[in-house]
Amino acid sequence: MTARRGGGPTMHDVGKLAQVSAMTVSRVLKNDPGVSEETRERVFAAVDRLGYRRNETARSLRLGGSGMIGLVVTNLANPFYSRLALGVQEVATEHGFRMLLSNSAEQAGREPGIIDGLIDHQVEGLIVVPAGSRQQHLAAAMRHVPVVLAARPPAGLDTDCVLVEDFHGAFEATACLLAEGHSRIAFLGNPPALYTGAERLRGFWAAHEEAGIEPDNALIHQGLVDAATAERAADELLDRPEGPTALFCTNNRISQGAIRALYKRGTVLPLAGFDDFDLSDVLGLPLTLVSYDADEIGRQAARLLIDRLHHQDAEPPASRRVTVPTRVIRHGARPGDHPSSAPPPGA
Amino acid sequence: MTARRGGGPTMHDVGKLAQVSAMTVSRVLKNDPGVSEETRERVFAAVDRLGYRRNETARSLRLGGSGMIGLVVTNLANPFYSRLALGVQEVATEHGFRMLLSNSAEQAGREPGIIDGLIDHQVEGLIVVPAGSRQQHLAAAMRHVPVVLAARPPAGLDTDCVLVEDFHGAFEATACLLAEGHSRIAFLGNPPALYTGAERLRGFWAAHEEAGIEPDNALIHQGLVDAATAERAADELLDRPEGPTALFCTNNRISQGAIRALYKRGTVLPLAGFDDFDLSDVLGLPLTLVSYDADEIGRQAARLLIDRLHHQDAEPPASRRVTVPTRVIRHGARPGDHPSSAPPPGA
DNA sequence: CTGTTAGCGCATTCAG
DNA sequence: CTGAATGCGCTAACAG
Repeated sequence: MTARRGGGPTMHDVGKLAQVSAMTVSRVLKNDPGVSEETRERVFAAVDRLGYRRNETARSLRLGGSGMIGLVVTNLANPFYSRLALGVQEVATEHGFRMLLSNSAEQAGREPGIIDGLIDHQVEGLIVVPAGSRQQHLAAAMRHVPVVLAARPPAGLDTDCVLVEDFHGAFEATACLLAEGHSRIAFLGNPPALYTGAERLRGFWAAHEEAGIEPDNALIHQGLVDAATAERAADELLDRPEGPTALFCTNNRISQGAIRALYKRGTVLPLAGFDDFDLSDVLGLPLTLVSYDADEIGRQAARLLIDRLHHQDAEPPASRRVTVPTRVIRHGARPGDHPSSAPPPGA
Repeated sequence: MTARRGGGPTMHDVGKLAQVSAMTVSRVLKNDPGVSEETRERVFAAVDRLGYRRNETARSLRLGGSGMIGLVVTNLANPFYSRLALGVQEVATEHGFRMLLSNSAEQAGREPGIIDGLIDHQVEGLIVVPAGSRQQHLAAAMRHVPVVLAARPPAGLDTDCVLVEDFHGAFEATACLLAEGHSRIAFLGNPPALYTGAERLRGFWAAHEEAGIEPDNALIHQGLVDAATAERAADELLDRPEGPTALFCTNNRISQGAIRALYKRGTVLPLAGFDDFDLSDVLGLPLTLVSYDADEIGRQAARLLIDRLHHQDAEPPASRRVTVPTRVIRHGARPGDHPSSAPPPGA
């Protein structure tokens, strides 16, 4: 019963049934005004009867544009990237584009192949969260279609990107802890080869300088890639005699690993970190989280890309850099042992 | 510098440069053995020099298969669905298919249009998590391509599906609470029009019958759609003088809403629910969670679909129903006020 | 081992 | 208002 490869009805079939040429069918489906109401109805009737659907593949070939944009993220299971994807899809849909999504699974080596595949499928543009720090394959991709980077800036590439206020967010959150009198704050960070890692460390450091406090290098632990490695790093730091009095984590997974380490040993320590996450408000921990709208990163990236797609004939404008703002969210510690009844303080 | 619509080099261009016909280029790129090593190298050189990429759109048109399958989920921001999507992509990639992903945003009304669009783009098959209970549009889609349902069963449709052990999981988790002596367990459920909602209530109810306990209808609250509505429902239940002594929640978002309600009033109540979630182990609440591998749902669905794609010529086999197993995870309450040092009990 | 012919389904261009 | 011819980029099928 199901149609087979190359088996569905074509415009010719519809035309035959409606007693017109394929050309007229094409016009009707395109809402071309130059068709009589009468034939128009006959065509629609035939379309319905056959369950005809226009072949967008053939249409793309003829028109020279697929109507698709590609999105490459590093980890769709991370809510950050799934929100970003939703933002991209929202704007893409508004502008009549479909989104072709691929996940690089944080393996930088897979990214070039993924991108080549998307280009082969005639995406008209790409939004990429680069998995690694080498970007020559992106330069190659730009020979075919416009590329917009998300969450990480171009390195040796001239193209648009959408970033979070990494430095500023890290600065602010760290400053909160420092203002409360903490001077031994541990830094749990992702690999510094990643832009976000480096930039957030810079903010952490700058906040210390501004407060006239020298960060202790022994408390800085970079290169963490997931909650498990973060948990081990936090374990190690917390076991020291001269341990930290507060923690700073550069992303949601690292925060979660650190929280698990704290929970295991029954320690309550103020924790600051990038990315808000589900249930952060009910952990009963003093949290200072740098929050931002991940959907908005996707929306902005899609807007930059589609804008370029609409002005492809013109001289390409200078590359743009858009920044999505952060704001600090604070959650209080659980008031008592079993909290009595008061909601946690803080905004 | 970037290539424009219909602007990239074609096989003819490559052929001209390599001094062969387009046909030979096609053969080289397809790894056809019948080409001399010499010309093969010339062709590859020309490909490199031009940055040539084969046009998969044209190829699809000619070959009659796009190499794409469509996935429609209801809410990509829910980790359940993003994991499912990763599972689909994993298997799809193994078999040389790409995944075209769309999000229906839980709006059943958008689903038909989304599916039509995917069919227009020549997906060879569809995996759908139906947003609503009406499925005629899926019957229409099946006229074009095979359709596999995920997480929800077909209603009046003859097709494959992959389900979770909804009944069994709900039964087991409820039985745990009952075995601990709870007889007033509140049920916080999604709309019963959804299969999962109905089935999980059935499991909840059956566990009560098995234990010889009559569930209190006043404690059953269905129709919850997100964490916020669940929180309000839990608020209402917990404020009653004759409130529940434990809660059962039918999915992760409802659990999170209920947990927030508990936290607000400083109440510690055993909570059972479907779906494990991040940090469930560090909340210090007695949790009984029905966990399962969401990726596996996606993998199985993709396998069923691709299996059908590979046997399209043959008589279509009877529709299959695959079930993904659940297991119950238990987390203990936080030992003391500030936990001293013992990790929480439970597996 | 390589080239020529023809056509996948559609839409632009030009005739009527 | 409608139709016929032509070609988008690619590849089976058939020459040579």
